[in-house]
Formats: sequence, C-alpha cells, structure tokens
Amino acid sequence: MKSKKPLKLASVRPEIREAESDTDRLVTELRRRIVSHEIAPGARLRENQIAEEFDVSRGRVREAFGVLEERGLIERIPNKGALVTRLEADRIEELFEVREFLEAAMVRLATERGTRETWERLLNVFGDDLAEAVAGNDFDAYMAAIREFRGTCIAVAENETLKGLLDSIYDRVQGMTRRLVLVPGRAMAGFHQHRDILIAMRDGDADRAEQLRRENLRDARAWFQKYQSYLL
Amino acid sequence: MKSKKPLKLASVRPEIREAESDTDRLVTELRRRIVSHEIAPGARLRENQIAEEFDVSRGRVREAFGVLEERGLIERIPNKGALVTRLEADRIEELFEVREFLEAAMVRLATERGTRETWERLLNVFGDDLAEAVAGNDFDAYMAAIREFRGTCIAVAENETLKGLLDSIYDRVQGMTRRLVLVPGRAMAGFHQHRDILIAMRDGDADRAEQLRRENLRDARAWFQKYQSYLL
DNA sequence: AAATACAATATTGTTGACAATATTGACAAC
DNA sequence: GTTGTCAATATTGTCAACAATATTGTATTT
Repeated sequence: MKSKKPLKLASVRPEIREAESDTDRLVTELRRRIVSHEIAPGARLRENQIAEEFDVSRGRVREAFGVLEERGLIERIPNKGALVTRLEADRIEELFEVREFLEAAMVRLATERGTRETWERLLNVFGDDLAEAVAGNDFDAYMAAIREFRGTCIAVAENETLKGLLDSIYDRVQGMTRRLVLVPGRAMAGFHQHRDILIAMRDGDADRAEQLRRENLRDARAWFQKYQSYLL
Repeated sequence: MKSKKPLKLASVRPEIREAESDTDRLVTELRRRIVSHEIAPGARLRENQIAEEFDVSRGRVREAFGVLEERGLIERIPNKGALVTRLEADRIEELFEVREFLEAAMVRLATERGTRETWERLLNVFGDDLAEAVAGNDFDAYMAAIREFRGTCIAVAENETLKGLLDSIYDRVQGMTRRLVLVPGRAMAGFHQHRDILIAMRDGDADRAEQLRRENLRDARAWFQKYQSYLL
C-alpha cells in the first residue's frame, strides 16, 4: 500500500505558486475533515495511519497535530495520543458567550465601514424568497444566506484579527450549528433576526445593529439550551 | 559545547508530575522571551541555534515554531525562516478593536457572576494609595494593580475560552502596553477609568461596567494613536 | 568600481530508525 | 469467573542524517 514519494519537481507555475509544505497540507485537510465531522468528535487520531495515508513521515503529522491542538480542534494527551475535540455543553455555552461579543464587534465595524448599497443588496438575499424557502425547510438556502451575511460583514469590517478569531470559533461550532437549524422554528427566527439586523445596518444605526446581533446570539444560545439533549 | 542528553529517568514524584514534553518547554520558554521582548520583534530565530541552546533536536524546535506561529508570536516564511512578529500600527489598531469587545465581555460576565465583596476588595487596591503611587510615576504599582484587576475579572468570569483569547492578545500587545503607560497622563487616566468600572461592578450595574470598559479601551487606543511614533 | 556567475556555506524541509511509554492478550492463581 | 502478572505488540517521543533551498563570498568580466 506504500507508494514511493516522488521527488519534488519544480512547480509548473513557479511565479504564481506559493510554497506550501506537507505540514500545511496536512493541517488544511485534517481541519476540513474535523470541521465537517468526517472524522467524528472523540475519534482517535493515530500518527502512523495518517502518515501512511498522506504518504509523509510521522514528523510532519506531529507538526500538524501541534497547530490543530492550538486551534482547539484536537486534544493531545502526552504519551497517549490525539483525539478530535468533543465539545461539552459548558464549553459550547462559553463559545456562545464569546461569540455574542465578537459578532457584535463584527456587525458594528461593518456598519461603520460599509455602504448603504452593501446592506441593501444583502437585504435582497434575506427577502421573501428566502422566507418561503425557510418555511419550506430549505436549510441549504438558509445556510448559504447566513454564510453570505457573515462573509460580507467580515470583509467589510476590515479586521483580520477579528476574522481569524471568528473563523476559529466557527470551525469549532459548525457541527452543532448545523444541527441547531433543524430545531423547528429556529431557522425562521434566525431569518427574521438577520433581516432586522440588516435593516439597522442599512440605516447606519450601528448601536442598534450591534444590540440586535447580541440578542440574536443570546436567542440562539437559549434554543441550544432548550434542545441540547438533541444537539450534543 | 554539546552536552550529552541524559536518558530520561523516572520522575522523582511520578504521582504528581504532569508530563511535559521537550516541545512544551520550548514553547513556554520561547513565548516568555518573545513576550518580554528579551528577543526583539523582527529578530530571526534559527532552528539550529535554539536546538543547541536547549539541547534538543531541530524537530522539537520546528514543532514549537508551529504553535508559536499559530499564536501569532512568530511568522514563518517557507524555506527562509522564522521571525518574531513585529506589530505594525494597523495590526495594533485591530487588536484594540477586538480587545474592546472581549474586555467588555469579561467585565460583563465578571459583574454578573462576582460578589459585591470581590469588587470592594479590588476597589481598595485602586484606592488613594495607588493614586499617589501613580502620581509619583510608580508604574510597577500601577501595572501590578491592573494585573490583579484582570486576573480577578477573568477568574470570576468563568469562561476558559474567553481567558484563552485575552491571554493570547495580551501576549502580543504587552510590549506596547508597557510603553503606553509611560505617556504622561495615561496611567492616571487609566487609574480613574478602572476605579469607575469597579464602582459600577460593585453596584452590580453590568451595563454601565461594560460601557465604561469599552470607553476605557477606546481611550487607550486614542492615546496610542496620538503617541504612536514614540510607541512603535 | 559595479555587475555577474558560481562554488562554498548555511539554513530549512523531510525522512527512517531507535527509545520510551502505553495497550493488549495469554496464562496462572485465587 | 475474576483478578493479577508479564511478555508481546502498538503507539508516541526523540534524534541524527540527508535532501532541498537560500545566502554568502569570491573570482571574473565589463
């Protein structure tokens, strides 16, 4: 099963290509699998197995484990091994608490720095079409709209540090979030909350937008608490 | 100069001792040196040199570099090397923006979860004695008080995720923060702001405490902007 | 002297092997 | 059947050597 590692050839487009080490590729791919729950929370990660699959040495795998651990995606126990982080209820609550403030920051900065047109365009995304889709349980449409909202906000906010922190949190809670929208009524509530936030943003009312975003996160947290036995 | 690495002996107190790998020790010590500016921003970190100093192999050093990079303390350029991160003015502004919200979160949660006695005790720390010390440019006393304020708040807030994010930010801005208190008038302003925040906390007024903390951070940022040519 | 070519050196990237530790499974004692 | 040993196996921790890439120094040309 072991394939010979080919010598590294010069890239076809050396002027464009950005160097990416084996470790970087490992981090990227393992992150993807963990975030998507392709590898389940609590699952054991064996250095040997991963090294063989990606055809690299265990040293690379260990390096990748180090950064995944730092990101909170895996936990390592010395001399025992690495496990995909399993979020307990209290840790999820913590993440909701922190998110409430970081999302508030995102919405405030975006409101202050964005143009009215930006939010009008986003308001069209959160229009009656999406309302109908959500009413018909089209979660893909809803999730896509949410993603666009967040992507636009974080781009307009122009704060790489904030972006990094929020991305890291999204990575950790993505699995739970996807289940949360399944709870009857949650998606529709979220839809209306986002629409209200966008109206405040369009009107340039940063205080109100920030306040509404915080309420939105607190509400999401309340739904999580109510249905947590189904969500964990 | 090369000393033989001794075989690892069983710990004297195996029941107490928590396993700490070479990599962990490297991360801890390098972090300390970078945060304290014992290693200057922009300085080159050579794997060989560090490996020799700590008497470990380069593999360990590389692993440590991975997590330091993830924490934003160093930057690595593929095939070139690692540099201690040098914060540019715009990145510092970003960190101030994010901090404004995370510190607000800390103060709110602490207010909601702490007891009146806790804040009364802290108010004693921020009493007239400290005011006099600050007036006499006793920065050690001021910094110690600030540290106690933060330590108490973050402990009372009971949110490990928030603690981790704030610790990471403190690590990155500590050098600049220490210079900022040198600016004439800044320490005294900070002193009064902290006292006002603590009064709100003692009164259980989380809204006001949060608001004051945000103003405190915005003010600190304004001072930074005004004196940045001296601070960078 | 300035610019260039290129060998010599230094530094980072990667691997396979060995050491230390943990887990498993077979066997015996109770 | 349960429990306790202990050797066999599996897994993590570490290192030293080699490969790939970058930097430096020097001779050479202009």
